[in-house]
Amino acid sequence: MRDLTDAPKDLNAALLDWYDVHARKMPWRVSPEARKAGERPDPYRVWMSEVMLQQTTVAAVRDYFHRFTSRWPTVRDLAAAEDAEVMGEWAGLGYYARARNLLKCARTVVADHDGRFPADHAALLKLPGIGPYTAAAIASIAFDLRHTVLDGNVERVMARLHDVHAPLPAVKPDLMALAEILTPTERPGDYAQAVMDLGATICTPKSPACGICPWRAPCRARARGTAPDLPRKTPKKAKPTRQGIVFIGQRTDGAWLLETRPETGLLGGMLGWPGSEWVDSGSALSETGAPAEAPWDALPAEVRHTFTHFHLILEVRVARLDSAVTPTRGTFVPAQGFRPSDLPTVMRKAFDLARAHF
DNA sequence: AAGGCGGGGCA
DNA sequence: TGCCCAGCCTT
Repeated sequence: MRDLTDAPKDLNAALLDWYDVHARKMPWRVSPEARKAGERPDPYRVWMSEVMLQQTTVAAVRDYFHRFTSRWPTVRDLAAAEDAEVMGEWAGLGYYARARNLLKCARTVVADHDGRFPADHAALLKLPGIGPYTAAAIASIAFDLRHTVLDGNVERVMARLHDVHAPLPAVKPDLMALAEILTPTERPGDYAQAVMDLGATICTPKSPACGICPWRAPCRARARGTAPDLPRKTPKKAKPTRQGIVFIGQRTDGAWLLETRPETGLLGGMLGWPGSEWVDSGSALSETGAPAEAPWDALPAEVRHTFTHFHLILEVRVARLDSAVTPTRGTFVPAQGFRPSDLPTVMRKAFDLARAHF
C-alpha cells in the first residue's frame, strides 16, 4: 500500500509551483523577483509580523505592522522606545502580553545578540514571546533553515490531507509529525509560507476550495468528503458573564483621570479607566473603585464586551472633577496628551459612550 | 495538562 | 447574539 508519506517530493513540488504563482502579497515579504535573486526578508520584520499574526488575522495586522515599522525601523529603535509608547501603539490589537514581550525581546536581542536575531531555532526559542511556532517561522522564512511551522492553518491542512479525525489539541503531535515529513530541504522558507497560504486561501475552515487546490489529488479528506468537518476539536466550555463599573473623570482643565493597569493579568500594562472589581453576574455589584470624591453620574447605557474567556457588562459613571481634587488612584493625563486610540478596545468603548456627556 | 489572555468577522 | 479563528506563558 503506497502511503502519502512515501511521496513528499511530488507534494511539495506541486505546492511550491502553486505558491510561485499565488503567493499572497504581504508587507513583510520580499517580491518573488527579489527572492529569486537570493534576497532574504529582514528578520526584524519577519519577527514583528509573526508576533502580530499570533491568533490574529492578516487584515487586522496590516496597519499595525506599517505603523510599528515606520516608527521603529530597526530592532535597536524599538529597544530604545518607552514602554508606554509601544503599549499605546499596540492598543486594539489584543493579547497585550505580546506587546510586553515584543519590547523585552527587542531589548534582549540588542543586549545579548548585538542587535541581530540569531539564525538558530533553539536560540530564537529562548527569546520572550517566541514559542515553537514563531521560532520555526523565523528560522525558515528569514534564514531558510529547515524547520516546520505548525499553526492553525497547517494543522487544518494536515488533518485534511491525511483525513485525521482525532480531535485537537490532543492530536497536535501527530499532525506535527506529518508536517515534518513534508518539509523539504530546498526552499523550506517558501514552503512554510506556501502551506500557510494554502490554509488561509484554499483550505479554509469553512467551504474549502478543493476544486482549485494543488493537493486535491492526494487529499484523503477530499476523497471522503470529510474536509469541511476537519480538524475536529474538543468542545470548549461556555463563557461566564461578569460585571463592573468604570469611572471616567475629566478635570476642569480638560485632563482625564486614567491609570496604567498592572503589568500582569488582563489588559496588563495598558492604559484604562479606574473602576470596581469585575464580579460574576448574579453576585452583588461592588460599588467601590471610584478614583476621587465627586458627584458621579451614571450613564443610561452600558458597555458590552467579550474577552477570551468571559463576557463583560460595564456600567459607566462620569464626573467633572474640581481642579483642587486629589485622586485616590490614577493620574491626570492632559487633554492634548490623551489619544483614545491608546486604549484597549473595552476602555475605548466606555470612552465613546462617555464623551457625549462632556 | 490546563487555563489565562483580545478582537474582528461571520451566519 | 453566538460561534469561528493565524500561540505563548504561567501554574
